[in-house]
Amino acid sequence: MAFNETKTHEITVDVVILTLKNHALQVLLVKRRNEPFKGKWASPGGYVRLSENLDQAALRLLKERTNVDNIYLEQLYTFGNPLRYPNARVITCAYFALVRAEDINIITTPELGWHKVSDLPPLAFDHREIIDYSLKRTRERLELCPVAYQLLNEKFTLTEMQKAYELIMGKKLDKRNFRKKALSTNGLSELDEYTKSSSKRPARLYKFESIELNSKRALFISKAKQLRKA
Amino acid sequence: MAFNETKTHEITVDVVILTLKNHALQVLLVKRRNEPFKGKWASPGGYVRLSENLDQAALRLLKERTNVDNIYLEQLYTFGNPLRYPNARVITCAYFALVRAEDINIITTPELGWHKVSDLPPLAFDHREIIDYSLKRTRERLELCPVAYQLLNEKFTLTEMQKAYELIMGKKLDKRNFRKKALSTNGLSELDEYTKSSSKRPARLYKFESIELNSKRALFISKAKQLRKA
DNA sequence: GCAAAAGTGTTCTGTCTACACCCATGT
DNA sequence: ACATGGGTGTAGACAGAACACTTTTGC
Repeated sequence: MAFNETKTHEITVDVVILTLKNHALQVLLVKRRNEPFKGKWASPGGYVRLSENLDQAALRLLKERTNVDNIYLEQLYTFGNPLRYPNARVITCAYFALVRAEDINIITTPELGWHKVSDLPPLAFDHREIIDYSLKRTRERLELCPVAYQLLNEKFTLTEMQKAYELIMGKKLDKRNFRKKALSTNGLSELDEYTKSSSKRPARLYKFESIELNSKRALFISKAKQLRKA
Repeated sequence: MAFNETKTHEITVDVVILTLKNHALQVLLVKRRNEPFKGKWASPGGYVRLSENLDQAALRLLKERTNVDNIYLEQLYTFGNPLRYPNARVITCAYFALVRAEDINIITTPELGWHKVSDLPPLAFDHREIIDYSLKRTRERLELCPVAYQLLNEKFTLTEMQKAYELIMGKKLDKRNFRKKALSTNGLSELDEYTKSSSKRPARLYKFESIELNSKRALFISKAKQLRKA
């Protein structure tokens, strides 16, 4: 517990930012300008300010990068392998965020851009592990509650929602079973609006009622499960 | 990202150590000898050494306090509210551990002892919140897999196991349903031994096969769920 | 023989899965 | 009229919940 055991520890926050774009699950990466890992891609991260808590730091980093707030943000895990950061002892508290493509307002450059999670470039530090774990956690969340709505536009069709689930879960789902379950989900409301533009039969639009976000817990549960507990 | 934004951050690891003792779920607490919160109780904690990762730090702290290893240990959450530690910026990575009463070899003193989680003394820092969250997580784990065996002696009766579940979940369980589910659990094996001492009908003893512990994931799933996925 | 805990099955209900056809629109 | 995606129901399998009596032992 001597002070010199700790004085070179540093703590950062890294945020894995996921979105759906071009029919793929994508993650926002920054190309590092400095050593270590200069030229490699990394999830946005930064130091925690003295005045802010970890959630606030993650929100700030997210907002700096995407100009988005009010999104799903959850603390993922804290990574502290002594070898993860060369020549320094940097512990990072990783978060992951689900953002709507339509809410994001950034200019992608050769140094900042979206990458399909299925086809990631070489990554700095242990960011590959962190992103993989984010995906795993996202899948777990999705099995419990419809966080996918955080990735969808405000108004969406059930087919869009199903496509989002399929992309994240990495498997095809049965249309009738999916719709049955989706319609029984608390918070989902049916609109009297339909898609117009396509050259096909119009699809009904739905939206989610705004729900309080709580990064430490699942968002909500389906009607069925609520009833079972009552 | 200026250095002076970070140089006073410190990071600690705190371990919530849970066990079953005297028919209650209990947590190991240390009475603080120094300010801040001198005289208040706290979960064991300490600094992370430069050479160790966070899991190793938590294991070391656990071993120092209880002389136990090979237990269930899981990273819980990282708490970083700037106000959690007076006059300093200390971020703590909290772990929780489930230990067997019979494995623990410590001398309790007025400054180190077990406290029923249902009747906690005033706690230092945000340790109340951390302990409450440990309980919540333990319950979630218990719904998925029989981690409770980590709290039981090596050989145990199904009634003992049920009592452990009831204490942790905070509700009575149906005996027949519990036993049916328990017996279908992978890893549980029936012994040809029975309790002797009591003045009642002897009860069959069971044990769990040793299973690899993995702090980042649930331990195992029931046969039923495995089959469903096959 | 009785007190006390051990042990044991069945029924019901609700959820999950598998599966195939008609509908509304634009061209 | 046809191509395209939107939309719908039912039957079987399985898991979880409710529920009461018999058995074995020590005293």
